Amino acid sequence: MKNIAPKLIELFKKNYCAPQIAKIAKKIHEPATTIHYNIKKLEREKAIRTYKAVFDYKKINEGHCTYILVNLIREKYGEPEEVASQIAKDPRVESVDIITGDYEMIIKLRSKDIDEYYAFIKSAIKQYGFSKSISLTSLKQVKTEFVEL
Amino acid sequence: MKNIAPKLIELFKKNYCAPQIAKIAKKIHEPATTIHYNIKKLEREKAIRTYKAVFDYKKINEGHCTYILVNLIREKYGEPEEVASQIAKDPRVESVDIITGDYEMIIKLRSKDIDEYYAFIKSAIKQYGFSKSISLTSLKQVKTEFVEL
DNA sequence: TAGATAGTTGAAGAATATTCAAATATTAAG
DNA sequence: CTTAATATTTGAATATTCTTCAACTATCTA
Repeated sequence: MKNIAPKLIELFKKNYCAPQIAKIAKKIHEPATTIHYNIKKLEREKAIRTYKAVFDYKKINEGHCTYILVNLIREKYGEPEEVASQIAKDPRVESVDIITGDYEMIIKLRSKDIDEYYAFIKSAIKQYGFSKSISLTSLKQVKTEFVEL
Repeated sequence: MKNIAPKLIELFKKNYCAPQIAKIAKKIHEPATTIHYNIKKLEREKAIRTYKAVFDYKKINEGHCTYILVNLIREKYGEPEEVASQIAKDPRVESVDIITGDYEMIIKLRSKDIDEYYAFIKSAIKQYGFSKSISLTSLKQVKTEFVEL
């Protein structure tokens, strides 16, 4: 057995999908060529960034979901934006934003379980100098990535 | 002019995309039929929920992004889960989670600007009985929906 | 108003997904 | 361990879909 699924999941998280012109044409009753033209325009203007899959994260071993509000120790670890870019590289991180208010950054993390979450936090404190940080664990995901669950 | 773009954006937010088997085949050096079989399996198991587009939200008039932490007045407006489902129906809402901690719910809202955000909050307070609520406005989106920006 | 540019469209061709049947591998039961 | 049942892999053939193209129409600009 080749166990291709993990590779597919990794690829589909960001990429390797495409619009279904024929289905859209049927749906909105316009010629496929017109739809094609308009999609290509949105892509050219970079209004569309990519096409990707949305998962049932429980079923791909990312059932634990946490929002982490972070304060950074500025001095030693560089600018928040730089830290944020580094954290964004972690494939389990769904989103990172620099924000207003008492915290500097909000991270949405998808981990297998609470242990993997804890490992992430511990490592981030060490590597990036998280100081005060609050974790909001999702008890129920009602909507994600614009998709209702 | 037909102005098809808004319709496309609406459809692509949740749907109307598909995997690119040929590209994946080239990438991971496996026969297209094998990949096809494995994708269908993931779909059957509902590990894959849908295929969709990710946008440059500034370019589709949703440049303002806010995380809203919410407390609900329980008595009059029903259970948090029910309120969350209602809020999830709003197309500008990217995500809704019921969470642990001092707040009951976290909403990620994408609005045109701060005015539209304010209109959302006002309406939600009235309709759903938001009480204490904190808004964290995104100053810089570093990663969204697993896509680095 | 005229010329340039952008958007729409059907027909044709190119590329891709899907089905099928056969071969192989894995699992479960005795 | 052996066998039967089930799951997975694969190439060839087919069905669908995307993409290109050229003509046409609408919109914008000077």
